[in-house]
Amino acid sequence: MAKAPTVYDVAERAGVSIASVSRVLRSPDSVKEQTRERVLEAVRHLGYVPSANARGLAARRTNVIGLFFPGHDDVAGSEGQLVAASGGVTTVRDDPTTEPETNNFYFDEVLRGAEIEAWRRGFALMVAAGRGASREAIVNDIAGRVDGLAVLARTVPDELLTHVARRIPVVVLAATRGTDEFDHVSVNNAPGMRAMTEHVLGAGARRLLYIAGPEDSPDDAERLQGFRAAVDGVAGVTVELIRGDFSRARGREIALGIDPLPDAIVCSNDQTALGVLDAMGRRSIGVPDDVMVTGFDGITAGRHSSPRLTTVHQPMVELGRAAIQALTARLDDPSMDARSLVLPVQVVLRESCP
Amino acid sequence: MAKAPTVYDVAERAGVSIASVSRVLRSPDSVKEQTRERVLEAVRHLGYVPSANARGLAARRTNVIGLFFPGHDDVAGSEGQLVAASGGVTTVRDDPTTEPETNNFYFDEVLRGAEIEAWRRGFALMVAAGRGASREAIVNDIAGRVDGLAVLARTVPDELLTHVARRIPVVVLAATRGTDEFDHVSVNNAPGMRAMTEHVLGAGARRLLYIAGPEDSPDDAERLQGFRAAVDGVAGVTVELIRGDFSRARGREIALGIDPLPDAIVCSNDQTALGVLDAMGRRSIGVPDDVMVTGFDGITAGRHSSPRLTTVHQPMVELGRAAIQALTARLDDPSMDARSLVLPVQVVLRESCP
DNA sequence: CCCACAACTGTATGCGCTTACAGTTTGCAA
DNA sequence: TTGCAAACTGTAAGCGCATACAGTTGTGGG
Repeated sequence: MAKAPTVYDVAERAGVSIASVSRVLRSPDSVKEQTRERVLEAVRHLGYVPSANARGLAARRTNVIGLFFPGHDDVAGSEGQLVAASGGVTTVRDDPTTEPETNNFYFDEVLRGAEIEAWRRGFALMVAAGRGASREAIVNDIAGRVDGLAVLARTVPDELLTHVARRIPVVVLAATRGTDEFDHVSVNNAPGMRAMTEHVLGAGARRLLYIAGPEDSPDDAERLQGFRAAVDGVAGVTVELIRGDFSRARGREIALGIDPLPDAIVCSNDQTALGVLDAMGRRSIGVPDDVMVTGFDGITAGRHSSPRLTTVHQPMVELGRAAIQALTARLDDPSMDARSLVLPVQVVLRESCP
Repeated sequence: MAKAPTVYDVAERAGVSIASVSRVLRSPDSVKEQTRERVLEAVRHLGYVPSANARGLAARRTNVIGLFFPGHDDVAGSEGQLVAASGGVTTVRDDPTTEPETNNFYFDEVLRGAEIEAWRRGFALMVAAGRGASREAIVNDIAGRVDGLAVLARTVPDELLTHVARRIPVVVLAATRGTDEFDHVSVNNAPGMRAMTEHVLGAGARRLLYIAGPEDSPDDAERLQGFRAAVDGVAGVTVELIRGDFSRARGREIALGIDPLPDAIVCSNDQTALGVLDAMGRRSIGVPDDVMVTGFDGITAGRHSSPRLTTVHQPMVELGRAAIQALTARLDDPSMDARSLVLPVQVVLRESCP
């Protein structure tokens, strides 16, 4: 890495001007074959890789899209420096009760979708996760690096977004549009939960427990609304609501303490529902015979639990893709009206509430 | 987004030179308080976000690190354009046998680790996944955008890496060092599998089935080597080897056809082992009583299977972090000798092979 | 009140590329 | 041959910022 070669080096070796080098790389057909060959030879010989910075500066676009989501704030143990010492094998017996939980499946999938769509459209993808206080700096930083930014709802104050949006288009994920000026992409939370709940009622459940997520989640709020719409006014239905935090551990904890048992436990996400299943297993309570359980999200783990989890599947990969599409659409036509795209969901019936 | 403001705009509004604007942003202390305030006011007022391209060009570094890994090549259904129509809820009954599998947990974790460490060290993270043929173009593209590149083993031809490495440092993940000049970060595959296998033997198993991964996986090769080291020369042990592909589906398929049953099935990754557990469940064969099952990776799903999966846990998040650390170390001192870091693994005993 | 020096600010240059425009070559009809 | 359009190539001007260096202002000592 003595000194990265530049267009000038390539041009010199190929005996052409830097404009020709640039042309060979950008629009090969506009250059005579013979010249092109000489340039490409020089590129290979010198190990030339064009600087995206210079390119971006000259072309006034980076061809990068940013994705910002709430982060694993500061992960335990992430402080340390890794020792350089190599190898080692230890053995532990894993007690089911010790459980460092990571439940970012949701973001992983969104990210996957975004990654796919971004590259398909010729954009690179930059990811950033929100660390509490430094969030503002990070968002600003990333905003300077990209042509467009997709942000997960509620992770960034509107004021910051507005600031950033003066420079690049911003699309907000997983929140329906309020009064802001951004494009939005979300899923059909309320109708999905409503349909799920109606299925539960249809299966004969009358005494329902609803385990909600954190109060500041707009997704959760919409799901709760859908749940209420389903139960409201239905004769003979009683409802209890407990607030969880979307985690498996909390779901389990709540379910371990439930007494008497309701007919059905409707959870506002899958992780919570899986925790409930764990608890029922431990309490030797039959699902769905003694109590039905449902989730929301459609994470892979729900297909492999026992019993398998009935849930509302939301298209997470599609969500990521849609975000990129919304962004590129706006880049193509900045004057477009702000749009709000709501993706369909699917009630998936499995054994936990057949 | 009429026209993004630049340093010049900010300087003009604040009544200072562009150098002062730059200073306020880069080293605030070198500017008189009063001036600083004026500049910051202008920044806020104009919605100024500095261009990372210009900054990178001038400073000769991007402060971005790239992560390249094998991709979900072309995902089914990813061709379509999303309809702009909103909403919708459908219901399906999910048959356990239909199963679109996504098993990138591994990469998700590595990515998480890399993301954390990169931002901690003041770098942004750019991710790219390998699409078959366009791989070369993608790697070249991303190489022009970053200060350093982490690449998952075997996903990129050495020749390409060498080309790229002339411009920026490259670290290869999950493969021990061969004769190349790159830094490497990997995990202790062979000793880990050896220890796992010895545990299996210690539990009394004598007829073993080993389900390997794809032939081109260096990780898999090392694990197999560890397995062989453990069984070699142990009296009375018989071994059969079947090659899988690291997928859950393939693991299940293989396990459904096994007859007669061995004492233990040692799998070279968790997904495969989970597939084996699925199959045993369906065949009503008791695990670990009738057959023991072990995996390798330590993915979350293994903690929630039934029975819970005994496995060798590899520190995937740490792997990602270590990659970034290796990269930044080399950026700090490019003349350093190529290093190879091997991370420790942990045999985790759970019910599938206690 | 002057001067040396510190603290601060401005000027000017270049980072590596794209691209409008001007200049040169080529092919071919006249 | 000559002339001219088409095809190609070169020249030069930025893109928005960082920073070396020069210039300006402010401070305290003499």
